[in-house]
Amino acid sequence: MPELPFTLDQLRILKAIAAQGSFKKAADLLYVTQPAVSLQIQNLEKQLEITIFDRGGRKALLTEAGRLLLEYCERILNQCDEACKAIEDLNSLKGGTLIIGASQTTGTYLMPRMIGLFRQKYPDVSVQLQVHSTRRTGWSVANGQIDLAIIGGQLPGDLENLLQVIPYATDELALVLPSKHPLSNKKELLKEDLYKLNFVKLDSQSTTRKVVDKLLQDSGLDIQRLKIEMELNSLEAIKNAVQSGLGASFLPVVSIERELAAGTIHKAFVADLEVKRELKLITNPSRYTSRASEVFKKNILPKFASLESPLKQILI
Amino acid sequence: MPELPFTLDQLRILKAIAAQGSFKKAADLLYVTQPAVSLQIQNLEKQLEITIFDRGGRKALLTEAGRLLLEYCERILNQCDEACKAIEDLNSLKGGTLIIGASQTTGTYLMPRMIGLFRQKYPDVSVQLQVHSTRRTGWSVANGQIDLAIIGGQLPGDLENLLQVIPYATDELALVLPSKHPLSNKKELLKEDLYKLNFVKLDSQSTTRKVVDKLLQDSGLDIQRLKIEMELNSLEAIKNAVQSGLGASFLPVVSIERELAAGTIHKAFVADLEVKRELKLITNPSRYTSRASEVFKKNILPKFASLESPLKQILI
DNA sequence: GATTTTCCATAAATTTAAATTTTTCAAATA
DNA sequence: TATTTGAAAAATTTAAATTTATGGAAAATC
Repeated sequence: MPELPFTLDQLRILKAIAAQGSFKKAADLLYVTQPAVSLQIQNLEKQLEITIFDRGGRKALLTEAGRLLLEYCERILNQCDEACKAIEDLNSLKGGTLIIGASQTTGTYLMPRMIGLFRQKYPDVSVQLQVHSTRRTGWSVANGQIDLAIIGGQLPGDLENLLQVIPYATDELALVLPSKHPLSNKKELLKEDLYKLNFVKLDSQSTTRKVVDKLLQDSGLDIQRLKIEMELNSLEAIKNAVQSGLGASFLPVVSIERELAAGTIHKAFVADLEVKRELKLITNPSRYTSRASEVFKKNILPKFASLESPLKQILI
Repeated sequence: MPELPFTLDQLRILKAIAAQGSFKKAADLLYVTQPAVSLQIQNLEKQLEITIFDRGGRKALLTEAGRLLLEYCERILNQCDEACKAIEDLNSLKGGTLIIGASQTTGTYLMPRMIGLFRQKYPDVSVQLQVHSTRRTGWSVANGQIDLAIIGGQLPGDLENLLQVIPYATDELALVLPSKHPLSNKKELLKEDLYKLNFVKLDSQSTTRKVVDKLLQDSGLDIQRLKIEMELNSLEAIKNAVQSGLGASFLPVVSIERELAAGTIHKAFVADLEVKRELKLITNPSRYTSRASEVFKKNILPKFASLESPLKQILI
């Protein structure tokens, strides 16, 4: 290795001698013997081809070159200390960044609460939430742009094997009606009743839309027969549409808690129909796991996980 | 020794890997084997309790902690490079300060030429010339305030032993007369002629004055009988006085070269009288000798030294 | 889809460097 | 002159870094 003309240890010794004015005292300060100090300074002087100390008298005095070197020495050692501090902060979660991925629903209704909890405990870690499609989120986790993510859709096959996928929670999609809708009075609807409704649906690109369609189809419904009033690309827009009496929709229950409480929207029960999807936690096992990511997974996620999730099991 | 969490070598390796994106390439760049690089990074990661590189894929990618460390790393290594440059400059005389001491005569007529020559070769070394009495110059050399000095007088006994005193040159003090003076026509004066002259002398504090008086006395003259027209404390003032016809004087030949050439002053020869003093180079052997001082002593001083000087001998 | 190549990790052995102990030397103090 | 203090020198021990050799996993090539 093309050698550097000095080592950090030598600089530390130099600084100590300059401060103490004596090789012996510097040695005591650094818990080494005096010859060790002498040797290192000699090496330093040989390497740089300068004389650093005037050892004539009782005190070791810096030469001009020594003073020059000491200036740099102190700057370098300060930078080293700073670097150590920064790393320590990162280790103790007093810094750093956590990047979380999520789908529209989770990102809008679940993540804010989780992130809030996390930030309460670790206010110095900055958290980024990236809301993307399942597909894109999957790839971002794969190449390390996202530390961890919660998705509701199906990953492409190749990613499925690459990533660690842990069942996390069950997201129930409820049939919601305008509160003034005639069918809102019935305790329980039949599947056939769905054909009478006008639906406000998510746009067909959406993962949630695909999941809902698939689940309805699996339960024996003919989704072609369902009347579509309009397609919107935002859950909030759909909620507003439903509240305005424009139609019905299947929405994640987590997204309508407030509206249910306020009575501005009606949640209907349909006999023999459960529209549920599994939310999954995905991480990249072949990548470095940041301290912040670790903590989030171990301490925050389990609090919102369903009982069946492996994350929950760990805690018990 | 209370250990530092990293070494400069480790930082250099870190930087190389980050730049090359590969352990192997970094190893090649640094002319070491790949395991050496791997082990050093592992040590670094262990020490700091962080993961620095994501070794998963084809390329070694920095983690967040790695990026943080790299920032400091580059700053630290830059400072190191700068320090090296500064030291090199000092070594190659592209910086630093040389402090030279001299007596009035040498400082006025000899040093400017020497310093000029030195500065021509080493324009980046700043040179200070301090003109003081022999006594004060001696002490300044002793305690390191002056790197080297040329003196014409006698050092106090204790300094004589402390310092290195090297015969340097012979300073001839010539009897000078106004060019219109009647005695200017004589080829050679006799000692008795001196009693007929009016002298313009240096003030009695001056080392040169003391030396001249002593030399005259040693050669058998009664200095009490010499008529003193006036006493001045500047050689230039005396030269002007002589040129104006106010009197004669003993002046260092180096100080009257220009006037002799212009014919405005006359240099007289006195039979059986040589007024010469030894100029001596003094240095402090127990102190650090700066590179600039070394070069001045070896390359510049000999060019103006008398043939008998040890400085001259070295060159032959 | 099997093979080759690339890249990093690991283990053992060698080499190199650095620290310590003991001793010596020089200068300053008493 | 004797004594103390601080630095250098030499020899031994200890530690650390490098190399050589080997193995395994992921890409790239055929």
